[in-house]
Amino acid sequence: MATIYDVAHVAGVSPATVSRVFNGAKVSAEKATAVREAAVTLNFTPNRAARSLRRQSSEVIGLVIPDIENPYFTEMARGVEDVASDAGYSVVLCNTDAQDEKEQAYLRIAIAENMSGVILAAASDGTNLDEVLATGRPVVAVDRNTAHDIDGVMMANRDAGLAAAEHLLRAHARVAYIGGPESIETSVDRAEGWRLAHEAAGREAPADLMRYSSFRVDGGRSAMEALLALPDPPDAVVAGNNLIGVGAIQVLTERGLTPPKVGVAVIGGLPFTTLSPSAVTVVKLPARQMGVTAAQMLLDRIRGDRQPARTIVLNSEVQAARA
Amino acid sequence: MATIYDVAHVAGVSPATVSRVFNGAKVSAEKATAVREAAVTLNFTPNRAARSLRRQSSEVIGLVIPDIENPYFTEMARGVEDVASDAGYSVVLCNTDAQDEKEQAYLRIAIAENMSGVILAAASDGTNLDEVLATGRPVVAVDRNTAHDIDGVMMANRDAGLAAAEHLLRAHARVAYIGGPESIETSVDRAEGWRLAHEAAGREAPADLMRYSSFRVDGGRSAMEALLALPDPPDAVVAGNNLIGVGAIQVLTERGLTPPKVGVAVIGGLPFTTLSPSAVTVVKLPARQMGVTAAQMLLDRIRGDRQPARTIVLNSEVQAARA
DNA sequence: ATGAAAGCGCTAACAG
DNA sequence: CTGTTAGCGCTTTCAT
Repeated sequence: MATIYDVAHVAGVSPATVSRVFNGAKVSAEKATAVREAAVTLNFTPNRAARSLRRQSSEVIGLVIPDIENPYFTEMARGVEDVASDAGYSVVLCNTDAQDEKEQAYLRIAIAENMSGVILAAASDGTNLDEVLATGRPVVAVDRNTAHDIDGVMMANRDAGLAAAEHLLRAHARVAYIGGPESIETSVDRAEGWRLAHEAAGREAPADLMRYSSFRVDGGRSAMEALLALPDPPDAVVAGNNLIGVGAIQVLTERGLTPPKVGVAVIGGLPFTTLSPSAVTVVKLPARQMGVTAAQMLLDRIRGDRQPARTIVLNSEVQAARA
Repeated sequence: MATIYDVAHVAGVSPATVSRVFNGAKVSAEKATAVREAAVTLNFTPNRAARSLRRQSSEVIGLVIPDIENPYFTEMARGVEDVASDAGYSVVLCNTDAQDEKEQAYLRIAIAENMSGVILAAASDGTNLDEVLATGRPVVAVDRNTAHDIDGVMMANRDAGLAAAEHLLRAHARVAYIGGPESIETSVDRAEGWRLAHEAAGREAPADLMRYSSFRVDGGRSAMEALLALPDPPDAVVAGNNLIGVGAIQVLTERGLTPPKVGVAVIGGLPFTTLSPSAVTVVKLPARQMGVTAAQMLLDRIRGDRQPARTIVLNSEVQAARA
């Protein structure tokens, strides 16, 4: 690749001037044109490694998520990317598989690559951000809180759990809840909503119908199977996220209990569903919006915003099954 | 962050020795330990920008795909990532939205960031790789061919189309085909399989039932709607990819024509399906395997493999609906 | 407004 | 085996 020196030579100016042209500093019109022409002929692109080394930062932001195969996170990623690329930043997507070590490794890479900042959906509540934060890089938490005092964009998880359960309680006697891992606050908050809905209805939340599993399809499947094997099985279920919903519905369908025969409410959009929209209650989470908001907050910080850390909470929207 | 000089100072050696320790060159045992200890105390991570600038390459590979929200590509991405991270490489995921300009921009970034190589699912048949290839970086094409003489991993698209149509032709009179954009070879090849299946069955492929749309859910929806509006509508349909399948099935379900009332065969796994597995024929494409293979080929090239370009074709596997 | 020169942190000759 | 040294390509004072 051509360097800034080649361009300078062809344009008959100094390397510094070339740099100025590419960074919007004051340069006389003629020289600027000469430089631009030379750049085009030589097919010049500034070397980012060199720029990043010199400036101690790069126009790259890291997006660290636990499951790249979950449409909830890819939708969020699109939101991040749209905002970031408008601002001239590229996004590096890192998949941690919900493993703390992988997450730690990517966080180190973010530092070593001089990334400008990180948007993080933490693998667990124990995520340690000390190293990144010590370098002064901003980090925005999305979807899941961390133990650090940083900006965040969260869903109204308790409300979502409450809304989901509330809808089912209108027509069902025994409403179960299947959540993700108990180690993730999101799971617990949504369960709390489910419990509160029972309370609000003057009923008691059936403790035997509450299960923590994983935020994946197989988690939903096994929990649903266990629930159906109960002596007194549920006649409705709140799925703690989109994939759990898919797993639960799969099991129900296989047993001829296709919703709405058994009531189902899913927290999070059902990805690529082929179900009739009237069969299942969906508590939609604005995933894309979460990404957009997080990216904006991060860019603000990168640009020097020093206000105290904020947490923004996004509300969900209920699309009820026709009872 | 600590630099190699800080570590050298603390360990009482030269910077070069520190570098050697971190790059596996021969260093005496004592000095090596001293360096490692110093590195730990100082919390040292090598600066990748500097390393990359010096070495003119980085342990990063670019993965450029047209639609990050399509599970087919995320599954492939997982395959790439697993292989790459085992080899100490990180993967930068770039989403082109099937737009040529975005693709071009990311390809330039790959050069500017000194990435070691690129795995590319091209946005269109017109993708221009001249610049990247001129820098000597290896590029492996996945899923979609390019006009360049490079390694590739493809699906057996014609066979997949043929298998899908063949299954439907056993029990159906009018079998439609909905593909992606005609500008993508994949679409055309799968359509050709659909045509050949008719031929093999001694029937004529119904030209009025063949549609090109987009590889997205809405593409499947609108094509399916158009097909159903025909005076003589199909009684079965081959969906050219997973998302088209979802869209088509959605439309059928909404009209009470839930499969297998109308026969459906989908090329590519149905993502997160809640349908009974017996209702739809699925021609499974080994997406993860494609990613694994592509990553291995790319790493071979990065390590200096100079053999002529190869194309590997992966076969699909049919999971028939119970007729 | 422009150029000369220093240096970001690392690696790879080259000596020793 | 180890240290010294010269850049990789860019940005940024500091002079002019």
